[in-house]
Amino acid sequence: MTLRVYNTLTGSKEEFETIEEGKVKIYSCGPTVYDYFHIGNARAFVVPDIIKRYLEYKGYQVTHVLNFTDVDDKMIKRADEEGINIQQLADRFITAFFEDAQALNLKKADFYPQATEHISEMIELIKDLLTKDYAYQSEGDVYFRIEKFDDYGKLSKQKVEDLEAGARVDVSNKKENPLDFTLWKRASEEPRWDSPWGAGRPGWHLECSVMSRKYLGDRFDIHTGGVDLVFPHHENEIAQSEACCGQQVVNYWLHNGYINIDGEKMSKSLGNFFTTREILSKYPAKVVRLFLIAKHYRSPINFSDQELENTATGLARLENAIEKINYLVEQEAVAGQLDGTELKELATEKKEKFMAAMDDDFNTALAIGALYELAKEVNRFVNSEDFELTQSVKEVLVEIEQLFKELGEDVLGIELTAEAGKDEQLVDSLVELLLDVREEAREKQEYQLADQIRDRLSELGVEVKDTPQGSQWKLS
RNA sequence: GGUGGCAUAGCCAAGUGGUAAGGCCGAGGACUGCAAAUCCUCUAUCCCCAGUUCAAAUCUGGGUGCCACCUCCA
Repeated sequence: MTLRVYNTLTGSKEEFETIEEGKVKIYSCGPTVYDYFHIGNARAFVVPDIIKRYLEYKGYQVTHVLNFTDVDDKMIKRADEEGINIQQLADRFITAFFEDAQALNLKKADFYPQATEHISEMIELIKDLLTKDYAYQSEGDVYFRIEKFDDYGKLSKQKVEDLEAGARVDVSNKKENPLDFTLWKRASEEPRWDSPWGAGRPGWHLECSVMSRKYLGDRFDIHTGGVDLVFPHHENEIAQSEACCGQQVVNYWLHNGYINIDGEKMSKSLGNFFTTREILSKYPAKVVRLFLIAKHYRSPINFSDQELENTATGLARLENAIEKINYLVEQEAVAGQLDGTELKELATEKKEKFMAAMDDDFNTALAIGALYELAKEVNRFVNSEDFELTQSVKEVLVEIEQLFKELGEDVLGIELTAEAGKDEQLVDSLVELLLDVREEAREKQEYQLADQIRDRLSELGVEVKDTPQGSQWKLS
């Protein structure tokens, strides 16, 4: 199966081909580190994480860059309010970013460049653009001359004339064209850096052009970000990079949809947002993650507690099936005739469905459906009348356990298997002991005692389930 | 005004030509000493109108409604 991805640049799904065989280079627009990131931002980090995981699963060697914007108006304003400098502000929220990212089970990127560490490279790029006449100076500022760049608007599918018509009135007459955007902005106060055009700050769009080139090269495969970045951010990034390099820089532009609240975009400016850490304090991280990938990445997701609750219930169903497998796999096989071939074929079928779904523009919603179907087949099989844990069946269950691990945990990043810690060994033994006693009571039909044991274990957070294969338990 | 997108059961959500995956909730049943878990069954003429086709949720045209971008925003 070949992977197909929807490319914003062409407006269609295309077969995915790498620039360099077996390698994929990805650049993701990261956060402006002036605050904790909200659940909508989280989606923009989880989406490339899934893409990266799936590509790695398919055998590609992935290089991933995620940047931190640490200088812009929001940073300066916030730092002023806090009475600290932007460096301190950035440090604080970059630390917070990594805490939340780890909770969300985001794999580490290979590089986390910061804008302020690349000022000199940005200045070099501006010089180059000036030399090539794609930029001009105006009263200490430097602007990009969009009219000079013929392809301007190709990403957002907008005509320059239409954009001009819709452009907000620009009071300053510094620009030749209201759509020209800032490459260098004169600044009399800190933060500011020296440049051939006087002290100032870089324009926002510049950092991504500079840092993607520095860490990924003149051309790379995938660029991700939220749809709101299509225009102007990515449009301008293309203009800068391509004006400078004279060739197409990014092959595939992938944009994720928003998280909405009551049908409206979640955003800091509207004030209708929840920070990721707020959400993580209320729901297990894997539930949050599953919620974020339960819908196709380009569609909007409406955020609600109800949906998070539903997701949690659904996840428990998947986990129950896997716990059952984990339990069975640890039991001794019995002699018998039951053959696992049929179950194995079903598992293979579901895996193929999963892969086909992911190959179709990372259709996680459909892929998750395949996982649920597999769980159902397993439940059906192990709960059937003639079920017996023969060696053949056990082998297939081990394979299915592995499959859930690969697809659910490695690709989707959702922890599905209960992992026993070292200090839980004693707990294990003690609970097993009590369950042995309870089993004896049950055999003697002393149900009152049996129930008492179960109830009191329940009070202690140990849930007991009686199944035809024996009593199972887990910590609730 | 320009541009892009969306409209599928009570809710969430897949599905680009051959009479609708999956999840949540609900009803009934099976299993069970009781629970829990699980399984089975039931619940959709796919926003409206017209057209193309042997055949349309899926293509075309026209409506209606909603969202987003054009200003910082994932």
